[in-house]
Amino acid sequence: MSETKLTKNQSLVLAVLESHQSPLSAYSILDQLTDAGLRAPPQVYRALEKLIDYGLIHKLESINSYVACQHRHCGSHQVTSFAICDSCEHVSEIINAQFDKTLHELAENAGLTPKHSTVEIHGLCNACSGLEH
Amino acid sequence: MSETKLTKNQSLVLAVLESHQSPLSAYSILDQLTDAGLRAPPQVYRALEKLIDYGLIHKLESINSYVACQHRHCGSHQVTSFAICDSCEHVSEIINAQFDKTLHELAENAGLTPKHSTVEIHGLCNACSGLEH
DNA sequence: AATGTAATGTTATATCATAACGTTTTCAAA
DNA sequence: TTTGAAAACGTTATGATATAACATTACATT
Repeated sequence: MSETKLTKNQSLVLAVLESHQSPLSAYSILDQLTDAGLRAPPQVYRALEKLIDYGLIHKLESINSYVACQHRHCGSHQVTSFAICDSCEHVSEIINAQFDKTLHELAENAGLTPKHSTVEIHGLCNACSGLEH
Repeated sequence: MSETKLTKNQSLVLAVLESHQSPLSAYSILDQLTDAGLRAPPQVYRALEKLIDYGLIHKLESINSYVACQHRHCGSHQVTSFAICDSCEHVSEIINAQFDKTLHELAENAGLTPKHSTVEIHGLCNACSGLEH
């Protein structure tokens, strides 16, 4: 899987996300692509959907924003977890096989066969913690 | 904390959530309270915000919906995790101290001091898994 | 060239959420 | 018991996020 060639809009959207450290909203991506000819939300949302399918980007559900995947070939079905700084918006993507296993067990214990998990930890990163006193 | 007496709108909103098994959107709650005299979204959103502060309800970020807390006095600052069936919308609330610890460690390892975490596991519950094949 | 499929462009609208402002209620301190 | 500050409320408007629906274009395969 996943030697898929990206379409023009998909490439444009991915390039915008890859050029930012922080998560972006769909409309903010759209704003940055008006010069490239994009005019309407569906053009961005369609690209985002495919890129998520391909595992190239992730949606942060708790802040309705999107980030480029920080790993090569993050499989689309893997559990991905995020550490999000509420001050500077820095996002770290966490991959941890043991944690995946734990999550899976938790689901099974709750009577659920897991398909996809959202794990988003909010707080303050070390840099921002240091700035407050 | 938390022997707070609820206001009229807070009580109305909580009653609607408690009378449902499944998560509800804010607008769906509003629809069910028109007879009680509620007219506008802020009336519901303001109540939801307070109820979340009090730990009486939770927001499911991945589906923009709200559920009554399944535990007595879920502290507002605790980690709460959810197992959500994508077929029947059944939601189980998971509380597990060891898992909280694991999440906390994960955050620390990522250089983040955690304040609040969103954990929402999607999949199929046992009942719905049995129906398909 | 004809055809079928995926991608695109476009308009409109659905859905989720909050700003802003004026009024009413609550309730403890004077 | 008054009264004044804070909280809750009602209301209008609007902002922010996301998708339905349909016409058009691009392009690989025949």
